[in-house]
Amino acid sequence: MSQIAYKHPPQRTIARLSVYRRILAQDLEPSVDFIHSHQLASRAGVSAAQVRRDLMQVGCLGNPRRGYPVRQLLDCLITFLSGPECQKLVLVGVGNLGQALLSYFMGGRSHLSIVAAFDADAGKAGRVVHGCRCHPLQDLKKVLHDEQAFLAVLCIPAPGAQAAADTLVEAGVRGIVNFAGIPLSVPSDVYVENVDLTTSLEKVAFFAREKVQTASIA
Amino acid sequence: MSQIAYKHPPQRTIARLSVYRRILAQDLEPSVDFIHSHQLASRAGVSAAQVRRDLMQVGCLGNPRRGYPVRQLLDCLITFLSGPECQKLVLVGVGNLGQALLSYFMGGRSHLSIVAAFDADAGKAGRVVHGCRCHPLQDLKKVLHDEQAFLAVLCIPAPGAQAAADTLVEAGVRGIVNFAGIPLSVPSDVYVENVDLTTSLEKVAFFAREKVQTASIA
DNA sequence: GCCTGTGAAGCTATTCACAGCT
DNA sequence: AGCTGTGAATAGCTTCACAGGC
Repeated sequence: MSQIAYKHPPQRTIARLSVYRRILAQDLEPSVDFIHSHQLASRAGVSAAQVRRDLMQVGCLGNPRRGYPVRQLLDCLITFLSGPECQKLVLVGVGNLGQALLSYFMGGRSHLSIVAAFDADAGKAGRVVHGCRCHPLQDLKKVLHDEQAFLAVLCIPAPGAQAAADTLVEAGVRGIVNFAGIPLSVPSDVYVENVDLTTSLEKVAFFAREKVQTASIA
Repeated sequence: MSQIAYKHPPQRTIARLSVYRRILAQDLEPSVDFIHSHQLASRAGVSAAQVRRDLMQVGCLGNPRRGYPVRQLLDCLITFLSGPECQKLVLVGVGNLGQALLSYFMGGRSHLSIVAAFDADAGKAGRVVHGCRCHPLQDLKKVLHDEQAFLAVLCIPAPGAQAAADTLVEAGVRGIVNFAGIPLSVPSDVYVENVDLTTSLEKVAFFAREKVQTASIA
């Protein structure tokens, strides 16, 4: 037990902070120096109270008259979310989805950058996809070590996912975005974020139907 | 206010039910007739109590000695999640991500099926991508009506997303999976499921760093 | 007057724990 | 003995509401 109980930030808060950051960085005219919680809220699609509560976590204070200083808030968010240095990622599985993710993430983003891709198919090794070099899976440990990358995006089909995750963990990876659609078993000090595309579709199918029903009840 | 307060199922529960369904349908040897909550739990990466609580929602009862009847449970889940009939979807935005999603979803899935794709780029109209016909955006309303499709997957870049959503809503869509990375403004009777790839990456970047820190504190 | 920061209340979701069944 | 179904307790997250500042 530590002296001062460390209160880690809610998952949802981190997700929203990521949205706020993008709004501040991209959607805002450069002439805007200050922004109010309700302005940020309406752009992010959440409540003003939620924005203020979330920003408490990052410790950047607003001014009751003018709101939050945009430039300073953005710096706080970047440091808070990604740390002072650029975080390096690797992508495992250069199939249809993997290639789409490469095209999606290879542009810009100074604080998060995909530095290498891997595929079990030896035919893909050596190719450069959307500006990212593709390596054979066997080189994973070596490349991760050389690049000092500790985060991975896993987008290979379910059957091979656990084995790939094991290799990643063994190579020192601390966090995985898992697109495989099955849960991964990893040590408790490795963070896994599951993105399940099938589930997203099924949720929409369910709640869209449900809305129609509840609308007719109410 | 309705006579009996309708208690709608938790979002998280629906997401997990979708996972249970896939486990039952795909990962299970056909010889297995009954399954216990703790078995399903370990395959899905959740607790046994969670599984039992979730299954209360669908109303399929288990037997204390043998567990849940697999075949019957699967039928309950399918009916509960997607309804008795196949749900049709359309996909808007046949870019890198859109094509990857088409290849991901065009195989099988009897209860959810993508019946058409749309793109603003007229050059893509008429092409067949991963077995799915691509139409110009202007035909959206017509095709949706002809196909009787009420669900959409939106994967076009942020700038055009809201306009596309408006068109979808006008064409009678009841649910949208939104990959655009910005919140959509839609009527309250339309359900939107946001899938934010950038946020997923940033969450991993954050919590992976945090785990390292908390590990050294504890 | 309108804003921020935040305790307190309210709501949602998960885990505990145990009665009842086989 | 070991499982299910479920009330009760707990944990996690969001909204309310208001004191304090500009």
